Amino acid sequence: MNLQQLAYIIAVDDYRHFVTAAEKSFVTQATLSMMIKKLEEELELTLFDRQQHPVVPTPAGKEVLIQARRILGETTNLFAMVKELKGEFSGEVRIGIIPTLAPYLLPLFIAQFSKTFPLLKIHIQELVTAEIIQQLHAQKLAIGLLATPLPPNDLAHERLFTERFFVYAAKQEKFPANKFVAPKQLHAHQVWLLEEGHCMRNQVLNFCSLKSLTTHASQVTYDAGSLETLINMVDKNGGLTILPELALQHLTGAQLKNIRSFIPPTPQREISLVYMPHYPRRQLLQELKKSIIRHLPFEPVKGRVIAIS
Amino acid sequence: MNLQQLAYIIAVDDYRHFVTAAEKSFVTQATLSMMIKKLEEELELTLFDRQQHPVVPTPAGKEVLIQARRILGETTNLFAMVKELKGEFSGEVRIGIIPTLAPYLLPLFIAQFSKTFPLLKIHIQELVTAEIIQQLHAQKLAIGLLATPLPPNDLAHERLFTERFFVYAAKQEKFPANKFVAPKQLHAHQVWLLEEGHCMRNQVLNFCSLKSLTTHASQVTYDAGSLETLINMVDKNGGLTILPELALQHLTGAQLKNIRSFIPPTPQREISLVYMPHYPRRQLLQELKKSIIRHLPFEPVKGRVIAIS
DNA sequence: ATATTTGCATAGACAATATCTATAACATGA
DNA sequence: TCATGTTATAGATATTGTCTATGCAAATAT
Repeated sequence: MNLQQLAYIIAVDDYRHFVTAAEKSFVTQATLSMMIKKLEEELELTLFDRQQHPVVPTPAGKEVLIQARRILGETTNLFAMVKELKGEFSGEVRIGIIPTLAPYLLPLFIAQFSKTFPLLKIHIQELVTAEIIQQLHAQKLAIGLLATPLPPNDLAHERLFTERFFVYAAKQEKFPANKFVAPKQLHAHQVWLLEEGHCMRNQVLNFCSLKSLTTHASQVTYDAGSLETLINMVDKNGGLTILPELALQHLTGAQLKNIRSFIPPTPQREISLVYMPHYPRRQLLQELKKSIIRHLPFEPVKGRVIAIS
Repeated sequence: MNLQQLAYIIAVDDYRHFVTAAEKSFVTQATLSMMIKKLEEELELTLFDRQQHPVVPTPAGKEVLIQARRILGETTNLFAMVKELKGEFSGEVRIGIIPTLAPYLLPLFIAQFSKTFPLLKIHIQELVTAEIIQQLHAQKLAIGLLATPLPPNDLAHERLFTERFFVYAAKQEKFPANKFVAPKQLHAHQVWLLEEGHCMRNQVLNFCSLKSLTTHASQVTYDAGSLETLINMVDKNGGLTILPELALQHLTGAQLKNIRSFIPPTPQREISLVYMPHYPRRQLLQELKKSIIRHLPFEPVKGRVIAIS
């Protein structure tokens, strides 16, 4: 068995067609057929049912393919790691980031970062925390950017920064501009929230002790998909919402007048970079970390973080 | 790069000597040297410092070796998996088992199990829960046998059985033979416990609400390394201890008279088989599971399990 | 200081194997 | 039955892995 043979069966699995798979592997169909046959002989196992059209992996073949992809994935990691050890950042990296962070954090560093590493193909995906964790385990993502602490798990993480939360309240809610807001004050107002699944929703519910919104001032509950939607809701319909520090950059001058600080201890969230413990591209992780921290509009203070529900 | 080259550098890393490594790889020193040189050229990276004696991996080489071992480990898994898909169980499997389970569970099935799979080299290690989890992650163990539920983690697990806990009390502690014991009664007695690190210690402390033993009847605290020691302590010095169901098999007729049941709901522990989610030798896991359950001296009732501290 | 030993590298021959071209075999549908 | 699409096979060729023999450098012994 060799790595090339594994690559061939994966190509056949991908294209379900020997001729196409051979083309994509830059060899003739004869070569690909022979090599696969050879592998099948070595394993004493038929990997593909060639009677069917398009060809399909046998049940045993499916299992072998899963493991084959795993092995080749690790070799890809090896090559990427080696290049990084020599200061050359190339290949592909898949990053997951939570939606309450993505629109504010990514623009800060991503252009510069990708310019610094022109050979690196960066694939970014906006996902909620649970999805990021799942994809990291499935090796479909290499890196996650999300709020910590997470419930105990076996992922490795590096703290990047903590950002404070702020109140964004419509004028009619009458929060004096020079006064700090206490989380408990919010009970009396319409608080617009993100939909379920966003970790920030739970964080806000938690530190505001807002268990059930409808029992309070809210006549309407609307679960928004993004913070931008929340801001618009406040602007057009009154009430208030909570924004993380990084979101403030994008507010207009008029909108900034709606921002109020919490009274200390200021609620805040910790943002970390997470990855599978064995992920070998350590240099890349460090470069990403450095780049993010360098481009923050505030100090990446490692403050105390409030508990998460 | 190919798998053979990875095997060669691992051999050199293991023996720190090209000639020995070549012998162990069943090739000449020339072949091994050339192949390693070739790999180094492909990676454009020196993997070993040949000036030093014995040879040592370069810092970059160390990283490569870690990943190389990972890749070859996954190929070993592939071959093992393939054999199992064909009903042939061979190769090696490393199993970790907690000390409060090992002496009672292993004898029940291990002889029969290894006879059923004569080509399988079974390596069993007695470790506490935390060590098993760590070794599973490091891929140094493939399978763990321990008490669940575990704190949330990313390991896969299959429940095997639940076993009840019993009180083993010296005659002078005066527990009537026909009466059930309430966990709270134990406060008034000397309870002998396992040393820290054993999950059963915490389970017992938990369901007996024994926070601090010394504040109660205990003049002596002695943290034992095994249940056998605890039994001996009770026999020689009085007091009592807690035993899991499987431990009862090894008691003498006289000792069995010291056993008392708890009043329902009977404290019990759940025993599971845990492994890394991607572990490909699923057949082996199933065979092990079947074998263990088949040889239990009681029904593997999937009862409710009490909370663990 | 010189010889000897130890340890890895290199050259050239040879063997194994991966790949190619050409063609056969097989199934499917017209 | 023939044409077409798809995979398998045969034989030639290129590539790669391995061997034997030897070189070279450093450490050790005489």
